[in-house]
Amino acid sequence: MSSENAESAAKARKPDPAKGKPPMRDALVAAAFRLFLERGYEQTTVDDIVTLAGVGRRSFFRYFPSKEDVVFPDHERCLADMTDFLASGDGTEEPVGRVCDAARLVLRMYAENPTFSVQRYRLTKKVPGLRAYELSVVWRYERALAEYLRARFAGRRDGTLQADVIAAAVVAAHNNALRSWLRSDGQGDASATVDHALGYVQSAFGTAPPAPLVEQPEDVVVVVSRRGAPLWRVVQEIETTLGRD
Amino acid sequence: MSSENAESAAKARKPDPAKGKPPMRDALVAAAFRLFLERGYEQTTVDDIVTLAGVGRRSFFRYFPSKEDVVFPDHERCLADMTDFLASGDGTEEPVGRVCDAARLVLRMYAENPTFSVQRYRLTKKVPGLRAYELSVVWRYERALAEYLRARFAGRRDGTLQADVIAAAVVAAHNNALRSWLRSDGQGDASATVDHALGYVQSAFGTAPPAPLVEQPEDVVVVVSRRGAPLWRVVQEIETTLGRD
DNA sequence: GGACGTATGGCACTCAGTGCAGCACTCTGA
DNA sequence: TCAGAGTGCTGCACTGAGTGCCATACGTCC
Repeated sequence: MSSENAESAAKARKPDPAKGKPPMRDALVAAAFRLFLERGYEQTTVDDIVTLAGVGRRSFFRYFPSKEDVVFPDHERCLADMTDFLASGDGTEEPVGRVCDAARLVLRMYAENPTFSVQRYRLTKKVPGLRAYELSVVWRYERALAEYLRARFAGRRDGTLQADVIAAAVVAAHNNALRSWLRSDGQGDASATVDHALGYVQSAFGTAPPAPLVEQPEDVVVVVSRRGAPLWRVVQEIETTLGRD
Repeated sequence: MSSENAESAAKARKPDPAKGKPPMRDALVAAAFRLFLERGYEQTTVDDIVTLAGVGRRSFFRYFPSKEDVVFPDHERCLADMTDFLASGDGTEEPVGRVCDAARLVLRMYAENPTFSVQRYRLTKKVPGLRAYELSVVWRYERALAEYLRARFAGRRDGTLQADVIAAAVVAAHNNALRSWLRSDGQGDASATVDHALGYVQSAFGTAPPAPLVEQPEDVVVVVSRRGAPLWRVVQEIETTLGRD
């Protein structure tokens, strides 16, 4: 909502959301990353962090339920933004496009702080515990997308299956693009990379177009295939006929 | 490889793989699950487990690097089986079908011990820590599939993107089917459910044929569809026409 | 019997995470 | 100005996971 100063790293607001800002949370994130980068995650204890930040040990766990959480200080808010976004529609949007847009919210969060994101990427890549934690975060994003799609696909045959698969595909495409951008130290156009990746998913699963469809011409396509031919072959033929790919 | 007694729960062999069997590992798994089920995972300490199993505390961590590992005693072997399977091909197989077959290996492991799998499912569903751990296990499966596909798609444009997305889709479809089977207490045909789910992924991503096709009867199928109709709708129609499902 | 490798047990230690109590500050109302 | 309440921070003690080290027991080979 608010748009104050864009500091170096963290800027999520959790306690006291109405008034000003809790500098302590930011101080803890800053101290933690300083130590993580110069001596490694596992070689840094929570005591080291709070000593450097000049606060009490108990306060650390007031802001971050675990040591891992300090590495992902903004995901909680981003996840809330995503669920808000998905809930805000009127239910007539094209579902796959909608979840792709939701995924772009995550990219935007990463892109807001490129240097911080790249540092975190390098950290999570080499620390197994952080990788596992990141997985649980990604899983929550994926579940949010899947739940939205399940609701939209309600009544459809294999609706939950399609919802789960498409959500996973969207997340995988997003992460593929995101990681390639992070590997390049935040150079290049992150949005374009993600758009391209999500385009691949939409080409595979995209269903109805955003709005134009109502006024489609009633052209008729005839596909001829040998009975018993593998399904993929038939689909390929149809894709060609319909002009995809 | 070997097929001795199929005990109630665990039967993976890690230390001393050449000779007989380590009963201690099985005893620990059995004691752990007994306590997890009757008093909960978090309410059970490692000391409780080793006391019930009648072994030293240090031995627990010799067999299981963490408390979570005792809940997934057979995934390490299953993962090795999967990588072996993927590496055993001659590189001419249809890639998507190949990773689907690899995913079926995981299902087989679950289906070997339905009651154990259902118990574990209920446990992981309610314990956040175990869910996070399971995610990291699933992630390793997904990476194995993705790495295989990346190799097979080498040189293809967007090869790594397609590999990641397809791997994620296969895993999601597999898990969707697996979980629906687990929710039904292991009743029903797990293989058929998973086949159906994987069929959906193959219909979306499948590319080249396995081998048959050469000697198919020349019956002719005609599919008529409005141009602009969503792909999934067309596929659904074809599935019905071809007599699947 | 002695040397060796291996499986196990015991002990002490680090560190993450929690519950509790106390302290400091602020705001409010009389 | 002071009493009271609410809140944020700190220190302290405790549980429990996970590790390193060493001692012990068992079997094998020489």
